[in-house]
Parts: sequence; C-alpha cells; structure tokens
Amino acid sequence: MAEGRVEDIYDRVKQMAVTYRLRPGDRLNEVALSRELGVSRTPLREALNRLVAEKMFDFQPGTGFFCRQLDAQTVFDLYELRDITEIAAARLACARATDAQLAALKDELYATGITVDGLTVAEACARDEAFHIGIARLSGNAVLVAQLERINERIRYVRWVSLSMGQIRKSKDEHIRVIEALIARDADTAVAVLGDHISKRMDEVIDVVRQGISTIYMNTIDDLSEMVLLEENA
Amino acid sequence: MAEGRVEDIYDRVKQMAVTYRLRPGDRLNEVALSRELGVSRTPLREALNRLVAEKMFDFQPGTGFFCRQLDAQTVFDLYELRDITEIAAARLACARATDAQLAALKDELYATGITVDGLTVAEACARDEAFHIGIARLSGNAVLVAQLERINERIRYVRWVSLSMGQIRKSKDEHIRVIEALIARDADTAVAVLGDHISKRMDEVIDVVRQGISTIYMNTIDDLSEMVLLEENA
DNA sequence: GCACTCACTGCTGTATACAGATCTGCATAT
DNA sequence: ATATGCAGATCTGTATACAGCAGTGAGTGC
Repeated sequence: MAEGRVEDIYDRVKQMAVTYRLRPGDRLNEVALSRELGVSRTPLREALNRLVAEKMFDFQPGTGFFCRQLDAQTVFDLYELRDITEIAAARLACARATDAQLAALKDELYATGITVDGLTVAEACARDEAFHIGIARLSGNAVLVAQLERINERIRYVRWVSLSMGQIRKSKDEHIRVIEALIARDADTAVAVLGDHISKRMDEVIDVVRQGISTIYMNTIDDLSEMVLLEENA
Repeated sequence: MAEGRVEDIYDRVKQMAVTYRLRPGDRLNEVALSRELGVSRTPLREALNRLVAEKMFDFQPGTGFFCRQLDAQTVFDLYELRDITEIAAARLACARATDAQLAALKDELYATGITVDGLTVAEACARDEAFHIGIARLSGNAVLVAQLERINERIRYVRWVSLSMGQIRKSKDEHIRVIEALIARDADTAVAVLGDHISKRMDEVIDVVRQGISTIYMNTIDDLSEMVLLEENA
C-alpha cells in the first residue's frame, strides 16, 4: 500500500467523527481507541492532531481530545460559507468550463439516476455532494474544491439528518436546472437556482438544529445512514 | 502557561514555514528540528501533522515532511478564493454590522496611521491583514474568519514579496473608501472598491510569481520582513 | 567511461516506558 | 446532608529505543 498508516488512521477516525459514531463532546480514550484500531497511541495521536487542525476535534492540553461539538451558530456559519463558496464556484465554472466538461457533468447526473428512491441516506447524500463538488471542480480552482470538501465533511451528519427527514425529493430537479443553465452559459439563472436550492436546505437544517442537536445524537448512525428512502406516495 | 506544548511547537514551526525560514520543497530533518526547538520528535511530529492538515506541509510516507511548494496556480487559486471570501464577508458585514462596530473599525484604521512609511514589510502586511480580517469579523461568521486567516497564512510570504516591491502606497486610501462605503451601508460600492483593491494585488502577485518564485527564495526572510518601506519620493 | 550493485549511513515509523497530571470515590468533618 | 480533602487509579505527555526503509557513495564489471 502506498498509503501511509497515519493517513489510514486519519480516514477511519474521521469517518467515525463524521458519522458520529464518536459522540460530540465526549473525551476519547486514546488507549481504548488505539486498541480498537489495532495501532499504538503514537500514530493515533498524529492522526488526531490532523483532525484538530481541521476543527473536527477539540484538544485540551492535559485533558485530551474531544469529539467536536457542533453548535447551532457554527452549523449556520458553515452552511452560509458553503453557500458563498458554491455560488462563486458556479460563476467561475460558467466562465471557464468547456462545453465538454459541462456535458460530462450532465451525463453523470443522469447516469446516477434521477430519483433517489431506494437509496440509503448515505448514498443520496454522497450523490448530492458529488454533484456540487463536480460544479466546484469546473471552477478550475483546486483550493476552492478542497475547502468545499472540508466544509461538507463538517456538516455531513447534519445533512444526513436533514435528508432523512425527507427533503431530498426536489434536489435532482434543481440540479438539472442548474446544469442546464450552465450549459446555456446563463450564470445568473444558475446562481439563482443554486442559491435557492441551498437556502432551502439551510432552512431545513435550521429547523433540525432548533429541534436540538442533542436529541439527534440518540439515533445511532446506523439507523440514519442506512435508512432507505421510501418511494414518494403522492 | 495554559497553552499546550504541541500548540507552541505548531506556532513556531508555522512561523518558520510562513516566513520561509524553512525553504519550500526541502525535506526537513525531524531530529535536527526537534533539537533546535528543544523538544523530542514525538510532539514535533504531532505539530507537523497539524500543519499537513492545513496544507502547510506535504507528507510523504516513508520519506518525511516537506515544506510546501507554492506553485503559481495555487497562489492564483488562493488569491481568487480570498477575493471571493472577502467580498462575501463585506456584503454580510454591510447587512449585519452595527454602526458602532463600523465606527470602531474606522477608528482603528485611523489610529494605526494612514501612512506606512517607516514600517517594516512585516508590519505593513500585518496591518493590512488586520483591516481585512476586521471586516470579515463584522460578517458575524466565525468560520469564514477562520478560513480567511488560513488563506492569509498560506500566501503571506508572497504578499511580503509583493509589498516589498512597493505596491502598498494606495492601500490605506482604498481601505478608507471601503469603510466609508460600509458606514453608508452602500454594499455595492464597498464591494467594488474592495474587489478592485484585491485584483490589483492579484495582478502584482502574478507578476511576482511569473518572475519565478524560486529566485525569490534566494532572499533570506530577514532581508524581506525587516526591510523598511521608504518614503515616497514623488 | 558508464552503469549497476551492494553495503552503509542516516533517517523515519512505531511501540513502549515512565513521569506527571487529572479524575474518581470514599472517608471525614462541619 | 453537603462540602472538603486525600488516596488510588486512570489517562495523558513526552522521551527514547529499536526496527526497517530510503538515499548515498564507493567499488566493480562491462
């Protein structure tokens, strides 16, 4: 394997944090976690320090690492920043992407299916993210893409909750309208649809957060991520 | 000290990297660096892993840590993203900041002096950054502020070079125009001035990068950061 | 003269040991 | 009953040891 060991631990722990298998606010026991992962504390701590830098964990000297608590304000800030970043990315993509690139994105969108029925929440979320990242990539700005990916990681769990509450239906429709607008080089329309799309999500999420994030943590992540989206009944 | 040791090492090494006392592309010797810092390799590596997460260092498993190479494209991307972020921040600030907050920022701007003559490059750069961060803070979005700070860290050296080449004179003027526009709640004007301000910087930097970043590294950082800006002779 | 091999040196990767700090729970006093 | 202090246990913080890999240079064969 060309991948480093720390990298591997980093991915696994991040996955645990993103999916809230590690519960927010909890201090994590290095010895126990290192044993669970089958490594020693040294590389584990190195991986944890990377996650601290990414704001995925808090670190309190003398006490240890804490799975990060997402408060309502931070969730809002993250969504707002995501909004800003994606809209800017769409404008850049509209100006810079080739027709072929846009066509490829459209094809991919259709290829992954128009409906989300039968998908798990995790799958649906991943596809949604992939489309948005796809647009960002067409901006030609790799730093922007990396940043958007990190933002997405931090709010992924919240998005799962949001999706599982059933507000995903119209997503694909809106995605298609966005890509069509980009192909027509109509940046204003693309941005308008995208902005509307995102702020609808934001509203939903605010509701979720208002209901109290704490209650959400009661659900195990398995319940949530593996939950299959039901067919529309209307 | 309430600060942790890793945190301290992290700051010191980051400072070295930001100021290019560690030269880009170089593999760094953990033993030598740990001895220089007066600590062992373990906490040093933890600090380095944080910097890897921040893209300040590259890490190649089996080989070690490398001080990050900034290529022209990445510099451009970083400036573009900074542009996007600051403009969005200014719009938010215009909508959300109180009159008192804006007045305080204006006062601070005047208090730190209108001219940069006699300042070192490092000081002039720090003040410029402080103003821009000040606006971002008024956006009320803490995540956005944190992100902007990280972007600034990554391009700080390039900015030093840019500043030392003498394009700083008009900065304060433009800053004043920005803050006046914000106070008048004229977001469009503020953004227009700010955007123009930033893209002028961007042009300068592209020139710097075109001249070849590699040649720049010849100058020690001390030459650059401590260089005092001369009075205008026109 | 050039290229290839092989041993060597030095560095990284990880485990582990130990010191010091923090937390927990019980006992005691108010 | 509540608060306080102490002792034991647990966990973190860092150094160090050692194994293994990567880079280097000399020497040899073609």
